Amino acid sequence: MGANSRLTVATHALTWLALAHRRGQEVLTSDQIAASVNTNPVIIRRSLGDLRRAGLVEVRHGAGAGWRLARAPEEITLLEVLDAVDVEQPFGLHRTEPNLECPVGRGIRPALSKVYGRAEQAMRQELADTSIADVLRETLVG
Amino acid sequence: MGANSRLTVATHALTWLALAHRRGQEVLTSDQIAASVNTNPVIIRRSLGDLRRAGLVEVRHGAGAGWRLARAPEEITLLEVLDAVDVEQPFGLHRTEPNLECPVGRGIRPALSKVYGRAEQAMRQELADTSIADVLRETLVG
DNA sequence: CATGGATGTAATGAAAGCTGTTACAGCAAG
DNA sequence: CTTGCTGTAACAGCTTTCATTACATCCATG
Repeated sequence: MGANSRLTVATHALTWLALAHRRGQEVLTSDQIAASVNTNPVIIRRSLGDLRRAGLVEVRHGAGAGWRLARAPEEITLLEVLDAVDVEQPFGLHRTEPNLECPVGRGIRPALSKVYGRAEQAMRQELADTSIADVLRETLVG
Repeated sequence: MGANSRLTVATHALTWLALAHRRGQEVLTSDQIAASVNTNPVIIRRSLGDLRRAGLVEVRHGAGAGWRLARAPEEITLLEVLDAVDVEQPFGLHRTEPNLECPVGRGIRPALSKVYGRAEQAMRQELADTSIADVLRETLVG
């Protein structure tokens, strides 16, 4: 199926909310966001639901409903977004337990977990250093 | 489906080859490696085929056939293994093209590509700093 | 207080990828 | 030539992602 696009969809939504707010738009509906991302509004509502549970956006119900950022875009990092939308780790361990009678089969899973953990931590640090405001600036420049 | 286990399977095979060689085993067959990984020999042959095309292992055909490392385990990094087995990038961009009439839709893909590129590069650097010899040492300690 | 427009969420289906398995052709040492 | 292993294709089962439909719920507004 390929890598999933959840981080992309969520970041796109947040970036669009940040720009709309700057332009004086109080809130955006899932329909309006879906029109920019070019997907179904339900996909957007699911993504924003994750972000709401993580405290990154707020929702208003009833007439005049819609979404807005819960914080300034400078204070939302892509790492928070990643954790909110629950993207799987890039490297999977063995699908079935390796042969524990082999010294390699016995010890390799903890060994690989350490390496994978370091690699993922390095990746997370880069995302922690990037905010929605950074993405918006780069988006408008390009 | 979850993250795939190709890097794990390939690294396991290489680590087992490194240990076997240290013990005086000239080569290992895909059956022997499959017994340690606990999977089907075809999976191992597919993985080792990728590693062979990348120049990390050598294969011997005919009677007494089998596989061995093409280099010292200290000189095979997990980054080379990753590139050999073609693991997908962790973050996918939009599945369908975003709305180009929206300023965010127009500029966000290059912006995200930059961020994702930095994150992946940080991850790759960690893998580049880890060799099969490192994995073997850590495997036997644990 | 009724209403209309939006959210929240379940259910379903299509498409794609990973792993495992079987089958069989090709190769080379003895 | 025989034997044992590699190299690959083909296929099935499982899982995940995304899209879509449907519908209950919520609440500012008139």
